[in-house]
Amino acid sequence: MAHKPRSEMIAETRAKLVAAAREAFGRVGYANASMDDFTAGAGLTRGALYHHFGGKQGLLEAVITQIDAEMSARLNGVSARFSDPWQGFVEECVGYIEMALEPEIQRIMLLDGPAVLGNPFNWPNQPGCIRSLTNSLKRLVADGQADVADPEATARLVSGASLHASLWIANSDDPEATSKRAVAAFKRLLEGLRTGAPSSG
Amino acid sequence: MAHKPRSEMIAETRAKLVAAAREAFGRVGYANASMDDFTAGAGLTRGALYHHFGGKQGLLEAVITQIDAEMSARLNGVSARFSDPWQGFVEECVGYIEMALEPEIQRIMLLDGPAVLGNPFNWPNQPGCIRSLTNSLKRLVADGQADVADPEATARLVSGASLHASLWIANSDDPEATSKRAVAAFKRLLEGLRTGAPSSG
DNA sequence: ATAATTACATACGTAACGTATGTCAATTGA
DNA sequence: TCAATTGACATACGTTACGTATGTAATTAT
Repeated sequence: MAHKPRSEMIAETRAKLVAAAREAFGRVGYANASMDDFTAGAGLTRGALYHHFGGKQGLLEAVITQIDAEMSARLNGVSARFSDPWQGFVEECVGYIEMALEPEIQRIMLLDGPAVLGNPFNWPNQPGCIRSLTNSLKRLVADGQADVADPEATARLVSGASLHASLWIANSDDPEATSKRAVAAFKRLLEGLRTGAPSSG
Repeated sequence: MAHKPRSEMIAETRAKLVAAAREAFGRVGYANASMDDFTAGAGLTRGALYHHFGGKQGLLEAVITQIDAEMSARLNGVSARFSDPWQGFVEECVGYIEMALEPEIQRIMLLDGPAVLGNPFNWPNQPGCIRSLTNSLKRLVADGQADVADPEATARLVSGASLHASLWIANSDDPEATSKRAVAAFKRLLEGLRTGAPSSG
């Protein structure tokens, strides 16, 4: 049987480590994930980990980069499904909330990531999600549909509200009901950014 | 010299531990704070810590309870200084942002706290800040100044936006400038919740 | 006065991290 | 083609720091 090329083997090793770490971080949290354990689970040792990622933090960065890229892709997919730009924007935000309800994303991207790596906005690709929101907002402003002076700043606020909404929902006694409340309040909040804001109704 | 009463000594021990832990957690972060180190700094050992707080997490909870109470008090003070209810609400939110700029609050309440203890909304008194915002919103709704169907949900979103604004500001290259942008965008966001929302201007 | 509980300190075992080093394959250069 | 070097890991080691178990002196209860 022919051996695989060297570069491919290395890529596999890296991918295996990232996958194993992602699973462990998501399941038990960064602090409780033993490097010896999950590297062994991937058929490797800590030696490989230190070689490729420099340490536990480096692996976390790699995991976060991977997840963030997936989130960006999903968000772009959501907003693209709506012909009405405003509705696309709103659903993109709601999609943000829904994604953050997944335990893995919550644990890694919202809790451990910021605590270990510091501010999420400095992360490699977290800007991905922010940029997606920012671009959507810019388009709305250009179309005259949103009255926002600083789309990027607004996008960051909106993102913060979304993330915390997710934490609230996920930790509530009745996630279903809480989710409805959060999304409703969130839509109302966004409605206030609209040009002709028909706030009273 | 007369000895202090027993209960007072115990209270002092607890207070010393909380103070030492608060300083250490705020300075180097929860994970990097050695219990041996900061208990020794308080003239005690880990024995006292385990006796009073059950462990490292218990101490963190105590620290967070203390900080949260302080934050609540400060927030109440801010909103009370304004005669116009709407302005009071806005400034309360801005005060929230400004408090979260302090490194200790950011590190303990925004980063380590959620990562170690889980969702902040389950914390002992974090509801303090949320409740403060919720009450302000309810009053505005009652006065007909805000058009918000679910004050609590809205308060949580607003709080999330505030907290993330703080993280953004604190980690930006130019905190001064970023702060102005964030606060401006934040005020615009709140403006959208007003009854007669004069969004275009 | 003695028993029991409280408020700590001390001692111990262990898990986990980072580093330093070792090894073997693959690549490069002559 | 063969030696030298680099790269990709594994192994071994020392240290830190945590939790627990135990010890002890002072207080409280009986």
